[in-house]
Order: sequence, then structure tokens, then C-alpha cells
Amino acid sequence: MASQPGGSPVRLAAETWESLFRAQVAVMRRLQSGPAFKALAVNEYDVLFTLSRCPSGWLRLNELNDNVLLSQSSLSRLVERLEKRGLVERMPAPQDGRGVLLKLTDAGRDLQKQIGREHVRDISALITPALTASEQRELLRLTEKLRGSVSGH
Amino acid sequence: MASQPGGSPVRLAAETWESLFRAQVAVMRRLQSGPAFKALAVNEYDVLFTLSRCPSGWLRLNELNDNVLLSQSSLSRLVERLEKRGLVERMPAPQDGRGVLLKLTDAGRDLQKQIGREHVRDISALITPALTASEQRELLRLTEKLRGSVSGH
DNA sequence: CCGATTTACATGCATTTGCATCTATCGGTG
DNA sequence: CACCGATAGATGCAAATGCATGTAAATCGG
Repeated sequence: MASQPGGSPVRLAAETWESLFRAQVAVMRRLQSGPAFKALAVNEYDVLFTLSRCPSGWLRLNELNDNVLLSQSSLSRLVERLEKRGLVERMPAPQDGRGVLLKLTDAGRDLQKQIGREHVRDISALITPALTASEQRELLRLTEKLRGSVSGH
Repeated sequence: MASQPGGSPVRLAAETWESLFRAQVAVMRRLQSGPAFKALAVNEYDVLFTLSRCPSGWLRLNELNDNVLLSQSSLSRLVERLEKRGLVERMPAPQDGRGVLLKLTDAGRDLQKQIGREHVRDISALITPALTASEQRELLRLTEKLRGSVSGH
């Protein structure tokens, strides 16, 4: 069975990651050059998006930080900027005097929705011609499994 | 057969991308916090790595830029730093007076190999427990297909 | 062959990022 | 309760990044 990509498991893993990473770069490059991200950087949009998906509406800063590829201090400042622009609202965490809770303002929710609609169209325009629906489902399954394994410690 | 993730093709594409992106973030976060990237930022290593994979040894700056998620000006300065550290060498492109060719120095090649070895171990430690070999091959195939479709215009 | 447009890369400058560190709170222990 | 280490988040500061623009060389149209 000697697979195509390198005989060793280590090499296979490395090539898999390399390919995943390059695909992400290629897609992201296209997405962030689109008009959807004129108003907001990708990382900033990502924060609004994550907040919009949060059931309670409120999210802790440190939980947010798990989703985003940013240092804690950079996220702290990014949120500060979003607050200055009136897109998010801060609140001291009720149970934990150290913590900060975040929530979208109405303006933030509107902007997220607006950018989100355009963003989703851009994504679809890139992904749909590239992979069949069943390939997309498989890619979704594999990346979810990978993420679960990696971040679930 | 109304698939699991959202009925619409647009929604499936969006969820697939979201999952791919989050998986990339989760893995990258782990990788870049490891000791392998004490000496060199990930983007800097990536440039050395790409150069090390180049058959002729020499690579144009603009070709490099396709692989990396960096603006042209940032890459220009990143390369400038690498040159100052003696890791890469520049040369005016022979056929094109505007172009610049890049090559690893011996020191650059050594450093890439050293970091690369550690990096590959880290990758394997994350990927191998997460996905079976055949899942990795499938993920490799799908991401290659995606990348080909997206960057091949 | 000449002027106009495009491409490749560099650079000035403002913004963003990360590291190290600081403050404040939380949790556990004696 | 008083202490000590760990955790959440903010901040000073240097470094990295991106945007707009500059320069030079290639390419195109007539």
C-alpha cells in the first residue's frame, strides 16, 4: 500500500499540514483582497463573527482568544479599537473580577451581517467550483476532527 | 439527501471554509508557540523552507509572494532582514532588470534544516493522533485540489 | 522606435502586532 | 485568614505589517 506521499507517517503528516496551510493561504489571500474587507480587517471581522455566533451574546475575552490567531495583548487592543468604533460593548464579568465580557452592539451586529453576506458569497465562489458537495462535507469532517483533536488538548 | 451541514450549497461552502480556517488556526497556534520558532518567525521560516524546496535554488521575489500571506512590501522587508542576518542572498534577475532572485546561503540552509526537523516532529505530534493515515491522505488530496482550483485562477 | 501602460521591487509613514511586564483577582494551603 | 502561585486582562515599547507611492525596467500600440 506504500502510499503516494512519502512512506513514513511523519512525512505524510508534514505534507498534509503543508497542503492544508497552503490552501488556507491561497483562499485567504483571495478573500481578504475582496471588497468585503475594506471596512474591517479580517481579524476584526472574525471577532464580530464569533460574537454573532455566541448563544448568550456575551463572550469572555480569553475564550475569544482561542478562536483567533492573535496574541492576548493584540486581541486586547483589537477589542479596544472595536469598542472605540462602537461595534462591541464591554462589561466586567459577573463571577470573575478579572474577566471581561464582550457583546456586539446593534451597529456591530449590522456591520457583521453586511460583511458576512458578502463574505459568504466570496467563499462560495471559491469553494464551490473547487470541490463537489460531498468533497466539501468530507473536508469539513476532517478539519473538524483535526481541530477537535488539536484544541481539545 | 439533505446533507448535515445546512441545506444550501452556499452554506456548505461557508461552513467548510470556516472549519478549515479554524483547524489551521488551532494547529498553527500550537506550532508557533513551540521552541522551533524561537529563532525565526513562522513567516521567515516559511521563506527559507520555500527556498529550500526550490529545484534551481534561486527564486523570484514575486513567486515567493504567492506562497506567503504577506503583502509585497512586507515580504520585501522580511527578505531584507533575512539578508542582513546572512540567511539568504540576493541577485538581480538575469533576464529581467526589475526582478530579484533569492537563494539560501549555507547558514540559511543549515538553519532551515535545523528548524525544519523540529517543526516536522511538532507537526507529526499534532496530526498523527488526530487523523488516520488514510484520512490524512484524503485531507491532503482535498486541500491540494482546493489550492489548485483557487490559485490556478 | 517612441510614448503609455504595466510589472517588479523599494520606501515613507501610520497602524498593528508581540514580548515583557504590570495590576488585580482567583484558588488553593497551611 | 494570610500567603503564594496561577490566571485575566492592560500597557510600554520595539518590531513587523500594510497602504500609498516612488523608481526603474519591461511590454504594448501605433
